Amino acid sequence: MSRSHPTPKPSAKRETILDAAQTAFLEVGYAATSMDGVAARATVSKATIYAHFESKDLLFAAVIRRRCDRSDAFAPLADKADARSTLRLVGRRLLDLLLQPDTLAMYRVVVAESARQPDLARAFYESGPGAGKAQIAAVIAELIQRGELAGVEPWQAADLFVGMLRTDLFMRTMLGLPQPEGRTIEAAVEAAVETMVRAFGR
Amino acid sequence: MSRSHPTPKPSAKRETILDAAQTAFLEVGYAATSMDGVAARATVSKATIYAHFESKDLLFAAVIRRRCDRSDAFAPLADKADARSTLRLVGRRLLDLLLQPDTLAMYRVVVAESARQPDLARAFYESGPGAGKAQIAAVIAELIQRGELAGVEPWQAADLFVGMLRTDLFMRTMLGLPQPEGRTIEAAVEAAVETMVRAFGR
DNA sequence: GTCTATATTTCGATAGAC
DNA sequence: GTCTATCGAAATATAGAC
Repeated sequence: MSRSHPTPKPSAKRETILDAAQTAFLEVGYAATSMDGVAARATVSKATIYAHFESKDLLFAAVIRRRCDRSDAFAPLADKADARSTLRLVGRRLLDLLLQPDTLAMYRVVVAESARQPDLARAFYESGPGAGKAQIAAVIAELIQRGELAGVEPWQAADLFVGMLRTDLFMRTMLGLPQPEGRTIEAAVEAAVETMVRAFGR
Repeated sequence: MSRSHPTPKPSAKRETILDAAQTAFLEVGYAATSMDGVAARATVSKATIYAHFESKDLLFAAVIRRRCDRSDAFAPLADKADARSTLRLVGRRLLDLLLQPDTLAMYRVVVAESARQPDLARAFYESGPGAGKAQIAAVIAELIQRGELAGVEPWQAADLFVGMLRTDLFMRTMLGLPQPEGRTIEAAVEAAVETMVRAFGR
């Protein structure tokens, strides 16, 4: 994503620390992660961590920023398919990504710290939900241009489509609740796609 | 909602403590809230808090549970309206509720602690998103019965509708990001309703 | 840069008087 | 039940040797 933050030279040890910190932060959250714990995980002394990162806050920020910068774009679409199969593919990819344990952990921890670190919340939004929405809007814009969809503005349609994907299944999974039988990813994608096609298909 | 937990007798002091704790937990989160801080806010000594609540964890749980139990149901609908205006009303109510500062704070703090306190996550889901979805499903079921909507199962439709309401606007507000111009609550509700009617209207 | 050892603070929880 | 005073643990951050 954006290269707006000065990237410190990546040394081997620095990356080791960041890896250990990421594991800890995503697993147990910001507050429950101790610098001692990170040091132990990285097999490094605590003083070494402070040689690389000014404070726990900034270590946390570095972890989140690194992950945001890395977040891969969707692979380009094998184009020229109809609306239904295109949306099915895109929706499936997005929901798969959203439900990955790491993605959920990231969501939880950023949400938790968003009030304390507003800059991080913005970076997360832009590289995560924001970027995803932009890409889906682009796909939908093309579908509209090809006459496969009509009657909506691309960004609006993307918003609605993403919303229909991030439903109960997402909420329950994020909260760590058991999944009701039969509410599979496939079914959720299918319902969202079908609704889009019924509402805006030609 | 469910009366499954034994409710301790509400004394005046107990409520004072719970109020102070709620303010603190919702404002700065679980970890950043200190028992000293709660005591000061409640103008009570820390020992008094521990006379009423065994630990910080249980105090937190009591705060969340009390709020869950209180969460009001939607008022019954002034019935016999068509699908569009019914959904508009329900959608507006839900989105207003979702975007209230207290609701968002509750969401943030429960999400943050869900891994550490799974029981709370379940209680929150059931009295919040779960209950809301059930009520909206009931409304939709009636619309289907009256022939205003067709082609979906009520629970599925409720899931899709709620999803379309909880979109970018919700995400950005929850993360504390500034709102882009013109993306109002009304516009969000309108888009979701219009999509429902186009997809499933008679 | 990296380590060991430690300073300092903060916080959850309790003892004991009333 | 409520208070004052305090304990003990844990955690952030640093000093100083190598």
